[in-house]
Amino acid sequence: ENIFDRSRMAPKTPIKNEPIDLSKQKGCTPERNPITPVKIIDRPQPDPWTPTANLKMLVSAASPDMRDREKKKELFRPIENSEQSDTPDSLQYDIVDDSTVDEFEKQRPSRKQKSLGLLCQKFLARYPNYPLSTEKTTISLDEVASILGVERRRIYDIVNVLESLQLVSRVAKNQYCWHGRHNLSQTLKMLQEAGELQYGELMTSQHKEQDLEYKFGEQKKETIPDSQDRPLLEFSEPDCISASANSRKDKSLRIMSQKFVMLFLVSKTKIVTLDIAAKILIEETQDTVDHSKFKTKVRRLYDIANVLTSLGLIKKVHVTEERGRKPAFKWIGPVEFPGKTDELRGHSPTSDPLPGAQRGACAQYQTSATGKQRFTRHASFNSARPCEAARRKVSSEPNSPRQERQDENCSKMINLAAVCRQKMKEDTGNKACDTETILNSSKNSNTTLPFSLLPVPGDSDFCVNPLPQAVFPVVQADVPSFSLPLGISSQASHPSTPAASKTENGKPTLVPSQPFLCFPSSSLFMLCGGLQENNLSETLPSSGDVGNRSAEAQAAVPPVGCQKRSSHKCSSPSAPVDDEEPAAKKQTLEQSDLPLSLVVPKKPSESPKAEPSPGSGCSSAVHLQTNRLDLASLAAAEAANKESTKPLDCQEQEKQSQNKETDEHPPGNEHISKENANQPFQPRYLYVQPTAGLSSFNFLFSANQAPGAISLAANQLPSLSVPCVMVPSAALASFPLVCSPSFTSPLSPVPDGSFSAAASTNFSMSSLASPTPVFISTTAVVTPKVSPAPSVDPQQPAHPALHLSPVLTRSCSAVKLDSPVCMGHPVTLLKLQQPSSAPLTPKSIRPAHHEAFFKTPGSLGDPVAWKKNEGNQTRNASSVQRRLEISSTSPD
DNA sequence: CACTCCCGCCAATTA
DNA sequence: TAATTGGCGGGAGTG
Repeated sequence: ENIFDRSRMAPKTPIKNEPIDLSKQKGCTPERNPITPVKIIDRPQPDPWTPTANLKMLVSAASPDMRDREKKKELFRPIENSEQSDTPDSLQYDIVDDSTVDEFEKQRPSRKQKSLGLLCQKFLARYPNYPLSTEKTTISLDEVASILGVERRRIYDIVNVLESLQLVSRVAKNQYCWHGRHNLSQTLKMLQEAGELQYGELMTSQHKEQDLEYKFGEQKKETIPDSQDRPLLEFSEPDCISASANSRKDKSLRIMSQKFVMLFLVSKTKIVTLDIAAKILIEETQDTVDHSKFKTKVRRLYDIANVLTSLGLIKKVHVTEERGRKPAFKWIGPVEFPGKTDELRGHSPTSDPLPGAQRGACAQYQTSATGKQRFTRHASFNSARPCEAARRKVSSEPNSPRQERQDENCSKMINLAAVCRQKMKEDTGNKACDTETILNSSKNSNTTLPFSLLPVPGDSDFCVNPLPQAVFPVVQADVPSFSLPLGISSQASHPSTPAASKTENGKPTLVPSQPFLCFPSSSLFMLCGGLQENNLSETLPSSGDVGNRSAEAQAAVPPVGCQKRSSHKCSSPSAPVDDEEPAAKKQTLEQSDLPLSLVVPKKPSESPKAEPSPGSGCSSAVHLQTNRLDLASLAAAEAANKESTKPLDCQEQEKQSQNKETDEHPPGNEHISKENANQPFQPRYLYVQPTAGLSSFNFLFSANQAPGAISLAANQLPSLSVPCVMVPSAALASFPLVCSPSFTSPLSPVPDGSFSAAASTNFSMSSLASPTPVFISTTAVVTPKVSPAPSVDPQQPAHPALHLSPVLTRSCSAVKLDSPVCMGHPVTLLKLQQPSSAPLTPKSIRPAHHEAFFKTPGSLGDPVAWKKNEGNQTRNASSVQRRLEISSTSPD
């Protein structure tokens, strides 16, 4: 067959074929005759090995083979095969190798090898994430297709999605221009804004308003929505801007991709189930309509999801609902986007965001270059879409055009949004319910913010429950946010945070949402406490300084090690130090924290500082955090929402890192634990060790920081977000995470004077600030008692914060402090273990139950128990490092 | 059997 | 008209 194909292909694009072959071969040998046959022959030769080999060869002879081989080569080369390449002689070897490779993989060349996701990774590997602006790399579809050994059709699938995110733009006929991720954040920002307008706002508002219950009722509506969406999407700024605009129809893939992304950005939970997405995207059809249509949509979504997954923007998860588990995807990309805000926010925080963003985007785009082409393309096309016009106008006219567009879009979007929400709600609601049920609903119900605390106090166990919920809910999520209560409850449940809080005792800071930093490249992520959630805030007086703190934290976090790894990444961003803009907030964004979720952030605390760590290496990371922070701050109000989201985040995190340990290190551990109230500032970190899956990552969460430290009650704190940092383990080893608290201060001046001051102080004394090392550890280990379950319970300090990410909670089962992590100071670490990352949710959930969560000792109630734990732990470790192991977590 | 999603036909567009 | 794009859905692979 293969042969046949070739023949076929040849006619069409002989050139292509040859090139391909060449390229492939090329690797091996510079050149041979372009003729493929020879090559083929060569390859076959290797066959001798085994009968099967022969078969393989034959089969492979055809293009498919080539593909595989190349793929393999690429994949492996760097690692294993590097040597191969080059010489002609090598060819044979290569072949051989390939064959060997084949054995490995090839045997199952299965689809996985050919998957779009894999293909996309290869594709992406060819281009730098952050290409120099000066250079523009052009992508030749034919070339790429040949090199990757796939049909061009596949490349279109990838490119279309990338184009929707503006990672590439079409320049000409077979040519695309690679932009890399420089504009990704802006693009996402725009999408988010657009999404918010359309879906988001509605969603949020609705969500909030509606309770879970409502959800149910409303679910139906979903279907109703109108169809227009698509167009909407298109319009979505990005598209417009980008040029995606479509020409023909609507290029559904592009549009769908954008819409899909928007859903994530708008979703509090950051989790979107396939069916919901499909429904929303189907627009009109909605419900019933063709089942076939739905199926087709789903297929497309998988295509898109595969690409987005390769980009590291989403990951697959499963949401468990009443009916059963549903496939879903969680957004793991950046939530906030730094730059953008300025303009937007500046104008009017909420109202205008989009416009601003769009503008910005537009500007950028234009600048970026490609614009022309795009335009050309679009232009023809656009007619239909307002977008272009809007765009154009935008440049000239600030608002009106946009608005128009927006309006239109909005309406559409709204519909969609409504639908989505409904769906989501339903889902979430269900989920929530489910989860809750699972957990025990008992607590949930009311406790909204506070409750977080409530539960906590009670038992450590309860915490556990919550967690699970949280987790799930998260998944389900989105909805939750609306209903604060739910969210809260869920949040509360999240142990992780609580745990942190607990340890600290106080406080607080930890808990809240944290902003985190991501270091792209490497495995490191920093989380900064964001603090979004306000809920807690009540208790906490704090203000929000979170942002500052986060920033600081960010800086600090990435210590050297991090830097190293991330180094490349670092470069990109830049900057932002800035700010935290408090202003910005965007709702959704905060959620972005999700990723952090582990941490859970909820509250807004802010601590001024974050982390001590000196080196921060990556600016980029910083940026992220900052962004988040900003969000967080903004969010504060929204905390509730966030909460809901958080859970999700948690999940994600969990997934990502199954194991985690969190540490907190406050600068001075002690303080934290000890006094809770005190200053939240202290930076804390949670360190997550990499476990299985994540081996490479370490997470640090900063716990602290609540600026408000002063007043913050411990309890409140819990809610706070915790900043986290992920550091490569290696890095950790080398460093004491501990970070010093110190840094921060400079960075972020905290708004709040008081706490800032405090913070600063703390920094200086690292230890001071943090009271004691808090451990949040989960109970399990630590806890003396409660923990019966394997799962740990974290003790959560009572902090209501529970929200913490479910993940944590679950994972937390055993918490240990690791000394390594802590190194410097006594810090508390939480360790989460998770078995497998991926599957998290469902599975995790179970565990979660058992597991312990963190409790917040301090806040809640009883502290006694907590205290014990804490005391023990902390004391034990005295110095700090202790591990909490979650034995039980294992469920996973 | 359900979930994924690869594959490639073939229509819409473009050159 | 030929080539490029890309919608679409059959149906295979996987669990």
